[in-house]
Amino acid sequence: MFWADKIAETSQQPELVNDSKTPSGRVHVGSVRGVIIHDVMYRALKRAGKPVKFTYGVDDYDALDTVPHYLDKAKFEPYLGYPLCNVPSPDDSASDYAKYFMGEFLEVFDYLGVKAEIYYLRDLYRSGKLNHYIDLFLRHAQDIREVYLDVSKSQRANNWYPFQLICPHCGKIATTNVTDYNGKEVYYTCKEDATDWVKGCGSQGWVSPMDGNGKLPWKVEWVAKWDLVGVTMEMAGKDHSQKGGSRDVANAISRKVLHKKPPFHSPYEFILVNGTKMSSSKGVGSSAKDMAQLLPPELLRFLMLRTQPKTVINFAPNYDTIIRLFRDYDNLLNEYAKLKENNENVELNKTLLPLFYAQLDEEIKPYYTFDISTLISLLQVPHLDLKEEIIKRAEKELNDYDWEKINQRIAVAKKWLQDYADEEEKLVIYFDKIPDTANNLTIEQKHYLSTLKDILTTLENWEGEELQTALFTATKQLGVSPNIAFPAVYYSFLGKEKGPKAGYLFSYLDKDFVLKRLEEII
RNA sequence: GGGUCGCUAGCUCAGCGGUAGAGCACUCGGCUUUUAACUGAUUGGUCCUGAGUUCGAAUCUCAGGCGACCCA
Repeated sequence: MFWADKIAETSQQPELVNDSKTPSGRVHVGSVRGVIIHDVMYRALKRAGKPVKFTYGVDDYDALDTVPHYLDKAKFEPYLGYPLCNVPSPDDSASDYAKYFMGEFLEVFDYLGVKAEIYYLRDLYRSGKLNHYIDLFLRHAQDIREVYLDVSKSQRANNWYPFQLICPHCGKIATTNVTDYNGKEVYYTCKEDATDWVKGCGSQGWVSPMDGNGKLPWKVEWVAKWDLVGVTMEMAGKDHSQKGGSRDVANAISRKVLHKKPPFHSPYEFILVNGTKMSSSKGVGSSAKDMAQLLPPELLRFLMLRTQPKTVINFAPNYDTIIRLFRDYDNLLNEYAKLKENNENVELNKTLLPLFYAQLDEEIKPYYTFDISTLISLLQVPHLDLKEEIIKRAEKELNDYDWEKINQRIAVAKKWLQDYADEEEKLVIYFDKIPDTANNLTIEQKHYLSTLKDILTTLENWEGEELQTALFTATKQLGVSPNIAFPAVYYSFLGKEKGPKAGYLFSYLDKDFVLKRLEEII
């Protein structure tokens, strides 16, 4: 059974699936994994006929703790330590920093067909909805200190209170310390040496913690959020799921202070690029937006789904990985199409379920899966009529939907070639110099090229079919195996062992150039 | 130093208590021009190691190894 359906099967109550994200900068594709995992749980529960809701919280009361390298350091450095929703937006497309980056991410939600109910922590705080919890947790500060000590072995001072006030003087939330609570107000100090990345202003005094004046530390906030929103299921990345980690702490607080069972939880793994974790703060790797611009939505969903949550996904947008992703998808889609021919209601088995959940809606609509690697090849052949070539290669009549999907793939192939392909992965015709690889040709191969040149010189029409015939005529004349002859051609013009149909390749090139190159090599 | 997860065919992964699987790659064959296309078939595994539980372990337990990541 598919993992999400297994979870859905055990559900005994109306469920509320929740996930959240701190919009501290450009969101990397790894975060999409969490989104899709929660979305699929939601859909699995719905499919199983169980009552379920899906919410997504934006933790925009968290502090800006670093300026991402792609932003103007001078402009944003003064805002270090501010709640993200109080930091200005990088441009005027959004009202603030948090909305700007979350907006980018929400576009990806939309693109991927994720329909979660979005809420912002700033609204929960400012509207007073969390006041009750703020009071409760401040009054139970001792319990929370104990949990920190028991669960995560971290010692808090006796006058430490679980609250981060927005400093009424300097506006920073990362620098304040709360050391007392009288039931209405907290006593805060905005400490100069609070962190090593930003300094507080030194002010202190009694201030109300309510109505958005500050926030709960996020492990505590998590608990408040669960209870307020009514969360029953929330997964977390492996980083938060360690023993003694933030999730453990939050679970313990929920039990100890609220006397409530924490939501269902299971950790999920990261997405690694070339073996390293992508970090949104460092800005390495590919952002969710970049990936959404490269891959069609169902393929991006499929990338997250064909691997189980607890297995690391190694994804780098290189040739092999992209090709494999499409190929795996195509195999499943074609398997489904075959089954559907015999039976309109295909039973979705475990292999087909990742395909099902990869769709944006509840229907799998088969189409002609034109091979992406062929498209990448064809796009690199100069002067080629792509459409005509596709029609020639497709073994069936292509309908509008097929073409829609093929065009989508052409866009992927173009984008990939332009933005991601290494030089080695591209077809490069060596116009100006002879490829180094041509130096290693054997006598037999040179002999072949020589014969080929003679034949080509006398050729009347410089045209694909005829050139292809000429290439083979030469092999036959000499009794050379095509396995030896063709690489000689490719090495001489492309610097590679393989290439597009040699006859057609020649037909796109100038006759004199081809003859001259052959002459040079012999 | 502590912890979490993973380790199954060359590669990417599925199987998670009952005789080892898929896709791709490889090899061979077909499409009588076989060259980034298509297609058929065959190969291919001490399931990281060791011990334990069990009638039976890739699957459960423990220890070790390696890798990724997290916390100090």
